[in-house]
Amino acid sequence: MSESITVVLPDGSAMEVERGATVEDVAHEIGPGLGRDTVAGLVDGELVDKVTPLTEDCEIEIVTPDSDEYRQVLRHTGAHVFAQALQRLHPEAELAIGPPTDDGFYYDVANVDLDAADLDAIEAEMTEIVAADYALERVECSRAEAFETYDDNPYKRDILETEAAGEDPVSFYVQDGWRDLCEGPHAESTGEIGAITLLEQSAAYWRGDEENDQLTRVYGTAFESESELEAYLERREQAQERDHRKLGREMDLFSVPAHSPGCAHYHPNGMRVRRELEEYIREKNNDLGYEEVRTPELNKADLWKPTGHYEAFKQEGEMFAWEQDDTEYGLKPMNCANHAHIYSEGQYSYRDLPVRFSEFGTVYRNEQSGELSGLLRVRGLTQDDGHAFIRPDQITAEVTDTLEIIEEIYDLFDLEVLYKLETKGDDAVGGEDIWEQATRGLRDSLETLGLEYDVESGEAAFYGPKIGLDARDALGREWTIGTVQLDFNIPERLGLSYVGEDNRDHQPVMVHRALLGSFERFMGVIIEHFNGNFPPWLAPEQVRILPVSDDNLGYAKRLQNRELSAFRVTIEDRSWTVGKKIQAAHDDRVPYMLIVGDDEVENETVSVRDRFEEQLSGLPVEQFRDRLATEIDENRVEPGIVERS
RNA sequence: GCCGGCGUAGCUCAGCGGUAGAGCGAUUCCCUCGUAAGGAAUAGGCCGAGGGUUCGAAUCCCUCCGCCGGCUCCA
Repeated sequence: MSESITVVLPDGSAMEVERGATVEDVAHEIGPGLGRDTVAGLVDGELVDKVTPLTEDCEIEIVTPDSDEYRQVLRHTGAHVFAQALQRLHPEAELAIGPPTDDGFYYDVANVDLDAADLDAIEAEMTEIVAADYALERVECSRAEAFETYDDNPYKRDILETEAAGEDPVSFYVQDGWRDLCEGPHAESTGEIGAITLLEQSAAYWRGDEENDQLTRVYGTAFESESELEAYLERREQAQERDHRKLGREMDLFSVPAHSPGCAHYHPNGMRVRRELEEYIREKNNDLGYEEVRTPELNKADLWKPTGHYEAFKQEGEMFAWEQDDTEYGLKPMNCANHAHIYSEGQYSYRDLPVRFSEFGTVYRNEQSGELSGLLRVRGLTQDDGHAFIRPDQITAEVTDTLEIIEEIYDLFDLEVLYKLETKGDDAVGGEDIWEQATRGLRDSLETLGLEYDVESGEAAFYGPKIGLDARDALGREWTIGTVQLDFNIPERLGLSYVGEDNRDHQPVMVHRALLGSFERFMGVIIEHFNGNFPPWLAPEQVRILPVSDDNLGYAKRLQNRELSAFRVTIEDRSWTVGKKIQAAHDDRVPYMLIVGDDEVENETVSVRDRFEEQLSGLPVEQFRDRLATEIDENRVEPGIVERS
């Protein structure tokens, strides 16, 4: 039955081809050059082998070697190369699942213990498999046969029952007589991989669920050439250069000593940055109508029982709590219970709402030891927290105003953030209708502001849905910083109320929000974001004066104490050459260096050099002072007194 | 918490059974210098902690603590 089907190309044009034609046939039809370059296809968005026959009308895109899709194909093949090498050396190992990722691939395996030496041996074996250039062939077999093959392998059987549910026959890929259940697509042969390496290993749970078996996950990556792999490894190393832990030490910002794991010590430099952030956020909180409060870290555990936090935090071991004098005490893991208590002590009319409390609230959470990471994940943290108690009719306005300020803040820091809407999870308290109303409230505001967001089902806190803002660190990992959450449950559980127009009690809605999230995590993020090059308004040291000789020290001191006394100014008084002084200031990422010698002393000027190596000689001191004041006042991100050439 | 890796001078690291080393930094002295490293000298270590093996342990083994990557979890 020879009939034709319609395929639509990425440019929108349509093509008639014979039913059963392959992706490669279509490519040849478009042009012989493209035909030769074809390595795979995207059919209706799904990556497939180039020999896949097209059986019905579809949209098609030809995948060529210079595309991201091709790398995915190569890496998927890389995962098979690893699996084959593993089973050559450890025949008892069972394969679970091995997909490509953004940067490479991993394979989860069971029934085998691997250490670094094992991985080295496996990697050597992988190199041989690539060198042998085995062809990869797709073969099909019946479901029954597949189940038989994986008689002892519960993971592959699980895949047959889920991903491959109902498929008959199912596909395998075979190389050198070794085979693996797989949908494909793959490279034509193992030799297509130009460079392959294993990166690290970890434990991982089957299907990502802690309740399931723990598997050994081995990560690796593959590239089309050795030089591409080298470039990738080089990029990774460079990313580590801006690691906030490294910069924090080099710039003497903070430390996390062994005696207080997960609790940062702010050094004077780091504290200056933090104080600037605090002042900035105080202003924003003021703009939003918040009143600052202060509540204790130490509370009786009873405080968190009515809110549900006790159950949520204590049972999980996440709360630091202990018995003392027959009473259970705890360190607060969040501030909302205390803020709700302040609210409950007042009496409010509908005209008083919103009532808003903010606090730089220090909280403690017993995060699992393996999760701690510099400033990005800690046990003791200070949130720029705030809770607004509002009427239901104020939800959209309140959330929208907050999001607007949040946008302004992230814009100021030149930070790219991803908005996530997190919805009701398994641990949720409260009724379905309440959750729906709250979720709609958040969604409405996001849409009113035209913000793009992802929905993450089931990720919300137990008391209400949440908008989270994720920023990326130097290694590309995502960390939630700012957040806005709507809560109908705590007001209900605590019986919070206000008097309505009808002179009867009504229940307020609670908004939980943090603009930066926590000072710890936010600082970690911006240290990496700026690579330590803080905007002048945040820089721990804004100006460093470099006297050309000791004779110029007096002038330097006068500048520091008089003309520039409004700024954070230090003097480099070590008896070094000017070149070395410049290098040191540069390493310390000081926005402005002022080089002062006899010429400057005589003319009451400064010679300005900024961290971009730009210079401006003979600038009158008052002009430098005024321009710097403006830059700081306007929270500019980059030093701009010296024009960049 | 789990899997793997790692803890040696302030930092980066070498040493891997025979009494602890380098570079940078620090300190002191000399030099007083004009836009990315001037010179000399000195100090600095319970080799993460505890236990074991050994004539002898930084080095081998065990336990604990901490750190790194990942999993899970989260601001």
